[in-house]
Amino acid sequence: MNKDNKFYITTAIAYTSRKPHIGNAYDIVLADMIARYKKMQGFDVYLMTGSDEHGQKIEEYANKAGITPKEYVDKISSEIKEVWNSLDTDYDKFIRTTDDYHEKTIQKIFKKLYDQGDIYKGTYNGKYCVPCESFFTPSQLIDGKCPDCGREVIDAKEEAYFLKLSKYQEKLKKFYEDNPDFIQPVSRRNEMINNFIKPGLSDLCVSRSTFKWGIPVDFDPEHVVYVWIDALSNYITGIGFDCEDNSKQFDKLWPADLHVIGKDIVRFHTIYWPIILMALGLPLPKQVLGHPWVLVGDDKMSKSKGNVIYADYLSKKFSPDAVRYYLLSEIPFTQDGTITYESFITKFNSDLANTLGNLVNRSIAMTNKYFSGVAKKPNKFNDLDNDLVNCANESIKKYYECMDIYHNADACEAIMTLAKRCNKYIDETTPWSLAKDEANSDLLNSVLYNLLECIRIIALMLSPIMPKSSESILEQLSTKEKTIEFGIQAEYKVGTPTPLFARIDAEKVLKEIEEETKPKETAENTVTLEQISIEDFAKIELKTAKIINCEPIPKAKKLLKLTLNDGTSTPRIVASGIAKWYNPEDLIGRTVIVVSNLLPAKLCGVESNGMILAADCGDDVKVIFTDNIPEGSKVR
RNA sequence: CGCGGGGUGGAGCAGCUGGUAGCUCGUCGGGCUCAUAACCCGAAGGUCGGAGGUUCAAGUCCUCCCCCCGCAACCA
Repeated sequence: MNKDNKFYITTAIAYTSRKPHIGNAYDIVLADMIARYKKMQGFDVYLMTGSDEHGQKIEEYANKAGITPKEYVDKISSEIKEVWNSLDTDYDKFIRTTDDYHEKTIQKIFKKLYDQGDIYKGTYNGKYCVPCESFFTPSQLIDGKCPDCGREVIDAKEEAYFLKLSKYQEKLKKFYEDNPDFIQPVSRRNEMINNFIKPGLSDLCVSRSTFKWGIPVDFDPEHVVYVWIDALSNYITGIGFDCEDNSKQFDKLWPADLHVIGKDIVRFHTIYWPIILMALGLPLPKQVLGHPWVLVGDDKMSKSKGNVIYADYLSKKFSPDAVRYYLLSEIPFTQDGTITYESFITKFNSDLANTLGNLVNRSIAMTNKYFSGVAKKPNKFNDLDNDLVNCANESIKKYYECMDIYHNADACEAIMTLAKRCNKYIDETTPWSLAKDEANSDLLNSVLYNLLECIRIIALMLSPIMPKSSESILEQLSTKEKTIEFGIQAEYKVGTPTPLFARIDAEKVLKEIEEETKPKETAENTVTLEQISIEDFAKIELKTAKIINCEPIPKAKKLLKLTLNDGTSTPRIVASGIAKWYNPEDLIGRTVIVVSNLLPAKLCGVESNGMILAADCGDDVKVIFTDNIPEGSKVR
């Protein structure tokens, strides 16, 4: 096998804390598109994806659900696969970090790095909060106290293993200089250099002993390998890296040609990962593509906001190709993109149904109607024809230019431009009037041929983006010709046209979506908290208090500083995150309910003693006012 | 002065090294009838966040300011 011809591409492995939403799925769709494109160009492509299944969070989720971590990740991991499959992604390998070969190799890697001195045992000089059983770095502390509970933390030393990043810093710098294209988009490269490399790298803690759900360090079983080495190394363990006896596949595929990841983990892939590889004596990946996020409206998707959109739902509701097309055509290269059900439907109708689907349908229908499905390559081209052919050529050129640098949205636009040009061409040539006179038969034939040839090109260009639809178009054209060039096909004998994308009745479908997605969401939300006893509740002291003063806190965006009279002689200061919804002056003089036995916490320099009750109403927050009740009354 | 990303016709975005402001959707008017009430043409609509500056010429370069969004920090 010719090694120069291989293309090894990976996605980030998805974290198995919860079912992936459409933003998580963007990763695999993008990678799958690139893989298909490279295949089309004759590369020997290997696409790997997978799931990242260790860590404290998963341990916690599993506990909450009352199952073992393994059971938990088995479930989520299979959900991930289902979502990936629902999008017609064609990956060669799905690695799980709980796979035994992976775990074994990770242990070997860890040992090797330890033996050669790149990993050393040190003490993690952190701040420790005893009740929370958590370590924090100084920067995580809030005014020197635990960020979770606000209590005092103690200096604590935890034994941990560290990876010597500093040792490789200069080498990494040099690598960046020699490989300016290593990080895409380049703006993120500057970010890495300025924020992390220039200030100097401090050694990375690569083990934990505070939780168990991870790969044990075999020579020191108190410790588990922390996420960096475990998760990142999947890119090599998955193809047979073994430290001493690597597989043929590994020798062929490594180094990776492209890691497709989200912008949030660029740092891990462009600093920690290269250093791990350097320490292992392996060549570095050729390129890392850090794509932006998919937002719902202006918001990051989150379950608590109830704005999550799932890829498999959309896929089933519409089609895998429609979802792929939306993601690949609508999400910009550097900036975050957005998706809503409305925008999805609009895009679907205008691009897929109206422009593309209808073009294919009308062209094939006419060929059948006028020439029983046959169109031959003409030998004469008039000005209108040449215009169309020029547009096709330009579109192809633009397409390659864009696809080569992963500007898939621009590539989609180039394709749609040609489709629109074809629709215009139909209007210019009016085949239906040509058909009225036998004398125009040649002309009509050439019009139809030109259209079909353009449609064939469109279908081929679309194949990495919408594989199924592309296939369907080529089938309707009854062609097997795969060359993306105008005038290759000698003759068409088309089949019967079947609509590719049925127009969506937006109003009706949006209503359906609302019904289908709403109830589920609320059902899930109601089971989140366990039941508590009356004793538990009795631990909470609630009383009414009058707001005697209220002012914004200078450094804080969300916080208001409230001074309360809770019936005692000392005013109570409470900080509350309601600045977005209330003006200070509107609150003064009103009475609210305060949780008065909360531990104090310092927020933005203000010591807050308690919290006031407010209701979350979607995006709105409403404070519970009890204006006619005297301050200091107990609430229960 | 915490770091970073943005502010371009109603909405969503392009506009790299400066030289008549583009695209998609939407709106209005017209055309066509092969097709999925689709398609084609035309029009309206922008002081390119604000103020200075450089220049023959600035959305595009420089300075200052305002606003929004992530991260960090605090939604106790």
